[in-house]
Amino acid sequence: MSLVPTPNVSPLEAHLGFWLRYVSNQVSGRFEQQLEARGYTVTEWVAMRTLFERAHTSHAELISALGMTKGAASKVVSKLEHKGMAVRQAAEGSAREQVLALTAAGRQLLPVLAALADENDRFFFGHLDESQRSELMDLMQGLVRHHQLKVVPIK
Amino acid sequence: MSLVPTPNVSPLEAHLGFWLRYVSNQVSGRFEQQLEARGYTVTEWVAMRTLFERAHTSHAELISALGMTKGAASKVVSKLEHKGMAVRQAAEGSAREQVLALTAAGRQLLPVLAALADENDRFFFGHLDESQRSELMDLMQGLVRHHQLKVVPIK
DNA sequence: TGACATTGGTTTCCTTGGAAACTAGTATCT
DNA sequence: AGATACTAGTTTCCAAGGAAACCAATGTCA
Repeated sequence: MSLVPTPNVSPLEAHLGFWLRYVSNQVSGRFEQQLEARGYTVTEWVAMRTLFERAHTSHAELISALGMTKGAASKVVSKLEHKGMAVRQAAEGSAREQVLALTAAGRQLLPVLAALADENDRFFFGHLDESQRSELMDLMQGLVRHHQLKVVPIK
Repeated sequence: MSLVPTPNVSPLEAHLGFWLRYVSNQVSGRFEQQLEARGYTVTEWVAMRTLFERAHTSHAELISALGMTKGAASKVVSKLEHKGMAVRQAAEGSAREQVLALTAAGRQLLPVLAALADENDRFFFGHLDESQRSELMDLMQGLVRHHQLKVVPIK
């Protein structure tokens, strides 16, 4: 009789991380499609939403809001600039720091995209009752707090 | 008095999708790092875990388990093949369908990676009590069921 | 059986994002 | 002030994955 230990390998679905990732991918995926129809990406949306919040945002602020490297963030800004939705301005008092802002067109587009975001959330979570929704919200925010994950609160 | 309607744009953090994505990214991100230290990616892990489950897996099964396009899946298999962890075999009775399987090395490595997955889940969710964990699990699985998202149950 | 459609799998091309090299302002230290 | 270190932002290079073109092998229908 062989005693080779067959290590018991738990199934993928045993992990909360698996489910979280799966559902999150679906939710983001659908939103991505909605945005794509308008010619934008999720990253661009987050960037625009960030710039919208505050009139003048520093590159550093944008980086942390996006949770991306500065290189990637720089490229996103260039994209938005090309699309005429954002501009880089020289920050006053410094020749290298910049200040980012939405253009008029950007400010106009933003609510349209925001509506898509709202719709997407309703689509996925609208059937839950209020207590379930806040339960989920609390769990997520609790995880962030517990692990000291830095969500950059937009406001 | 201007009556230009300032559409009220809800903050990013008002969306459950936002939180889900954020937390999920952190969880997967950490796992990704753990795997990276061993030279593997999350995708490769899922692929190997899938092949591990059943001795002979078809390419089609792998595709749906990975939730990727056939092109991408094909590349993953090539990667694993190069690393000596998996092999493509001609399916019997067909000259074009293939059957995929882990090599002995692959079967040996798998439990090691599985332990990383377990550890990562414990790291993120271990502090929750059992009821919270199953609450979260139920919510996620409920969403999958409600929206008919097709999770490919591995077993 | 021969023509054509379908299907399994691979390859090519393109976009996104990270890592790291790079460039040019700004601080600091003497 | 000049040398040196640091810092903001850009660019380059690379890996991963989707879309679609592509290549065989198999089915189907006349």
